[in-house]
Amino acid sequence: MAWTDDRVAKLSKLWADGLSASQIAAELGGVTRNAVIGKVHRLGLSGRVKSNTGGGAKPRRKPTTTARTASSTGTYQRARPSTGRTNKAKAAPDVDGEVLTKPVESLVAPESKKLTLLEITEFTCKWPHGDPTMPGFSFCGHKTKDDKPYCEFHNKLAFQPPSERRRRR
DNA sequence: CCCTGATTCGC
DNA sequence: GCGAATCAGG
Repeated sequence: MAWTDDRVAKLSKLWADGLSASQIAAELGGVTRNAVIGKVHRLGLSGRVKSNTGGGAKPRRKPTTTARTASSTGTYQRARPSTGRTNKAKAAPDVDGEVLTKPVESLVAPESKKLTLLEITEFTCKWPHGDPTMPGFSFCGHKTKDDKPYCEFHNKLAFQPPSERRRRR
């Protein structure tokens, strides 16, 4: 993806607007935040006095270039360490409309046995009832499901909503 | 661990 | 010129 005047203009605008590199990258599409930062530097508008969102500018230094120059076999392949989150370098048209309905099961909660902190064991559901700081606080107390900390019912409530990670706007 | 920008350097 | 890899800090 080439840096057309159009895209550069938008980049400049967004950057001046204080948006983070990743946000700009997502906005432009087809580029990674690295590309954005690289371009910003090349354009010479890196050192912004603007309030930095997160990381600020720090003294940089480079120890050895050996790490990235590892081409022992001759075929130097740039591999991304899986330690990083998946990159969305390939376009990202924000498509909305997906409405996932998560009724969280229409089950009825079982009556609580109201166990106190001293009464619970590895086999009793530890789903809390009430405010832990208040006197009357208790736990569900039903027998747990497998090695889970909760009973079958509360277990469903506990590990459920894989809410889609959304980029902050 | 998530994020941020900064830098280096092979292409 | 471009941007992935890497770094360094919050």
